[in-house]
Amino acid sequence: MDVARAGVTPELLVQAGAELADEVGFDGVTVSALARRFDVKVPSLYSHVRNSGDLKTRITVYALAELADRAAVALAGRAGRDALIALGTVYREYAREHPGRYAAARLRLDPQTAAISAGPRHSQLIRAILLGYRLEGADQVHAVRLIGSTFHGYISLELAGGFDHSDPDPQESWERIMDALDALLRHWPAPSAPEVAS
Amino acid sequence: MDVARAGVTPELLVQAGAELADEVGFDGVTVSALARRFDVKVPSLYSHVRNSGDLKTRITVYALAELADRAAVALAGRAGRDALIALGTVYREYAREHPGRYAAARLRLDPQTAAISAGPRHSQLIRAILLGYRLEGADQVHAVRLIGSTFHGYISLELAGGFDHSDPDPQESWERIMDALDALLRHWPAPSAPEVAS
DNA sequence: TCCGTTTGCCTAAGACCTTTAGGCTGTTGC
DNA sequence: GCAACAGCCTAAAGGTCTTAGGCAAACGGA
Repeated sequence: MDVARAGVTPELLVQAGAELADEVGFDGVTVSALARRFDVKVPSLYSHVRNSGDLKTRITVYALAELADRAAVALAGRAGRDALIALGTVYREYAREHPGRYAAARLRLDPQTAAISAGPRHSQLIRAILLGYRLEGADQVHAVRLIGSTFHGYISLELAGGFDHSDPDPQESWERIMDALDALLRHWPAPSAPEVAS
Repeated sequence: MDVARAGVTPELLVQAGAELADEVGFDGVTVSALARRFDVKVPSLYSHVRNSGDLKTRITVYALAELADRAAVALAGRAGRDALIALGTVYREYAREHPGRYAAARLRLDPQTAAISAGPRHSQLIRAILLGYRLEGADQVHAVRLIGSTFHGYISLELAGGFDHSDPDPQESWERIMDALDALLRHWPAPSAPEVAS
């Protein structure tokens, strides 16, 4: 019989898995669905990928890197408010364009994989923005976490339809929230109740 | 044979499903696992629940209501900064105490169910807080969305282990972020570039 | 009290998905 | 040329979801 090899590689699998995730959701990324897409029997994929979790992890790593790449490009040559808005917009548009990959990027990684992944690059980029606001030292980490939380929270709620049933356009809120974050970073408040000197 | 009836009801199922979610994650809440827990064959549960999605939806509704109840109690008698911190803390502690239910609360509901659920009560509570900051009208919705995003984003990242590999205690960042939000709400900025009058 | 109806649980069975074991066949390298 | 390997296959077992159809206990009216 004409047994032409399908030519599956882990890279192709991850690529196709990312596309599949955007179409049917990250939960819909299944070894079986991917085998169908490559017109190959299911067990064949186990030569390229350890198991289903391994596949998903790879997609997560892929999405994190792709997103970090886009963010780095968007930040080049920008500072302060421009940089803040550029970064947020990259995240938000990536999530709209690639909802499955964005969901994949939220998968919890084991510590080793997380350390090797593009995860650290993301916080690095946020730190770079904060330099433009003269935020350094201890305050910096808190601000990084605030920005990350607000970006992720807004995008996550918007994607989950959380704003579908209230009036104003999400775009308008997004812009106002960027304004608010910018104002906050320009006047970052000191701790309200300084720790007591013992 | 001693066919003692197990006495399953939808309410008991949802209750047990919520506990199961906290133990094994919301994704681990499965009709099969629940049947095991009630010592009943799997198909028996289909008399009480339409299908797996129905079960999960009910758990989501349950968690949303439970969380809204706690929030309402915490907000009683508080205003301004106190109220803001109280609400955030309720969310954060609920997520730590009941990670599965918190995850359930993020499930996307169909519009009808969402409207009937406690979802609107949550935004109502945030709006109540904003009254203490004199935030009304158009600004209010944006502030509601900011608070919701930041709370959810921070809790979600913390729960996902996003802060495990950077130094300062998440509690400290949380307090500083509450400070920052409070400061922001006290001095809510006007739009940066007002819309052009055409 | 008796009997029909409803209710709660059961077995059987089909459709998917995951994963392991083991086999066959081109391709590659010595 | 031939051995080893790579890439794909079939077979098979185990888990989950869901529907169909059956049986017996509980309930409710005459």
